[in-house]
Amino acid sequence: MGTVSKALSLLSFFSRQRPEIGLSDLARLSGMNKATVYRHMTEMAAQGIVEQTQTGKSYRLGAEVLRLAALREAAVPLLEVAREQLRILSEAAGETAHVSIVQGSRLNALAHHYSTRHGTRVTMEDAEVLSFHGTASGLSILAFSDPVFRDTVLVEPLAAHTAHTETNPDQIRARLADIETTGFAQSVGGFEADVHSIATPIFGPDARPIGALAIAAPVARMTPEMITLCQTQLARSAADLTRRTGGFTPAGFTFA
Amino acid sequence: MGTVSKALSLLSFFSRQRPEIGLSDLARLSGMNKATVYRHMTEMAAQGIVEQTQTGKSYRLGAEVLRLAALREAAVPLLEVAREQLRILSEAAGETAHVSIVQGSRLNALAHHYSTRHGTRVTMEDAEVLSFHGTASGLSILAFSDPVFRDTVLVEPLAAHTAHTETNPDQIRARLADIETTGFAQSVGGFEADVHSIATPIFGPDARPIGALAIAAPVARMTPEMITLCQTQLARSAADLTRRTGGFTPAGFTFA
DNA sequence: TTTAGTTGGTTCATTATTTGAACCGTTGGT
DNA sequence: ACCAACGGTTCAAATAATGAACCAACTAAA
Repeated sequence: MGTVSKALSLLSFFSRQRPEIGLSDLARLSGMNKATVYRHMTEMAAQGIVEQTQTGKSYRLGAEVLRLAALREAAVPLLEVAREQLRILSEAAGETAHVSIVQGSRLNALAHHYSTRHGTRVTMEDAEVLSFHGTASGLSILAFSDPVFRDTVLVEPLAAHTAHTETNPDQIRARLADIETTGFAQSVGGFEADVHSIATPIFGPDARPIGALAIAAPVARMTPEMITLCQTQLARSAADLTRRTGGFTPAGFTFA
Repeated sequence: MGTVSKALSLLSFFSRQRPEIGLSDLARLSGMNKATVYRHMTEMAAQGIVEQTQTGKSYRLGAEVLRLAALREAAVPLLEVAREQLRILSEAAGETAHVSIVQGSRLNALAHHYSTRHGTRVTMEDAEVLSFHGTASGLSILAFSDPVFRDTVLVEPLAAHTAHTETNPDQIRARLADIETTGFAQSVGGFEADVHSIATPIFGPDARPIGALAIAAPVARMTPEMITLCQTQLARSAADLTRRTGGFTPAGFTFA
């Protein structure tokens, strides 16, 4: 491991629980010599990656990381990463995969990817407005959203997109606890007839859901084995997408 | 300059205009040996700070910086608070509001918020490099910076972004005293033609300017009443932002 | 007030790592 | 087929990193 890696690895000791770390603590945590840690931190401070609090002398992340993050976002929009996962998902499942994000109090489909495995497939329109109560994506997001947001969304009357749409808020709330523990939501014909969808949320920097990844298949093709496959793939993709866009999973939850 | 600084300084060559850089380009830009650059980038890539595009082999900023930025925000919620103020500012003024921060000897735009009041508006790009002498934000910061910093920035030749850019250091210095007493800087077409900006600095823990809040409008819409409104709003927002991020105004100065 | 144990920061001889010219193997244009 | 440029690799020589010991300042307890 080179010097640069060692220095940068010091950054990994900063966390939400420990946003500021003193020199001696950092030396202990990393197992490095105090003098070494001091020089590494001094150099990184000179580049703005870290900075020292003026009161104590402990270190914390610097403002330069904000500039770098803005640049990263400009270079790699969330969509690019999402599309990569959608391709993987649709090819693994042989079905349609799509990603949606929460914008205000609406859920918007953002991108999708089809599989060529079957002659029939679930079709999608990008930028389509989805409902929270009728889609697997929406439910997966609601399950991890704070109660206030749930209340603003689950107000009657809820639109009945199909004959199978659940429109009773209490019934819906009852399902959310289970979704929150497994991480997966399902919708069988709740938004479009004959479509069975499985979804899992993507989390933002504040560990709250910013969107969802989903796989949608005709009801007949969504067998128990298929459901298991979809969940495995979705968990992997959502974990990767969450991580690569700077997000965190909520405390006590990890993608299966 | 230590190895870590050299490696990290490579990051400064990434910009909005140049989000991806190849190995040879990076070596030329930095003046370092190609092998050295290669090893530095490889090490930073191992830490996720940079990554290689799968198609080409050029480098770009990695997802790890998003995590670091999220952590920085958790420790010092500058962006979160700033965005809130930007929303308030742009809605109050009906124009574009933006925030920039000083990093080393550069001024970087960090975030912005548009108003929907008018069909035309001043557009912004986050992570764009601004000039100190040509923008209201830059001038407001220079006015409160120490003379040494001013001297490093106000070295000729100063770029003429537009026909109205003031490029004479002495003329610029003459304006700073006034800006320091009022707390507001203005730029009429100094950076972008037809854009009138008003800015006021944000102060850090050491009572020195760390950035600036600004409102930018088309020249025709920046009436005297509008200027007064902007100044009132900017003062309130800058005071709030300074206070909530642990900063202090310099002795003898308070936001109007 | 003394003591003992912290803290962040510094020194310098020893040591290990970084460095760069030259070298691959590929690629893309002519 | 040629040439130039690319990303990546090598190895002796040069340079920078390292860590034990050492400050000075601070805190808490005796």
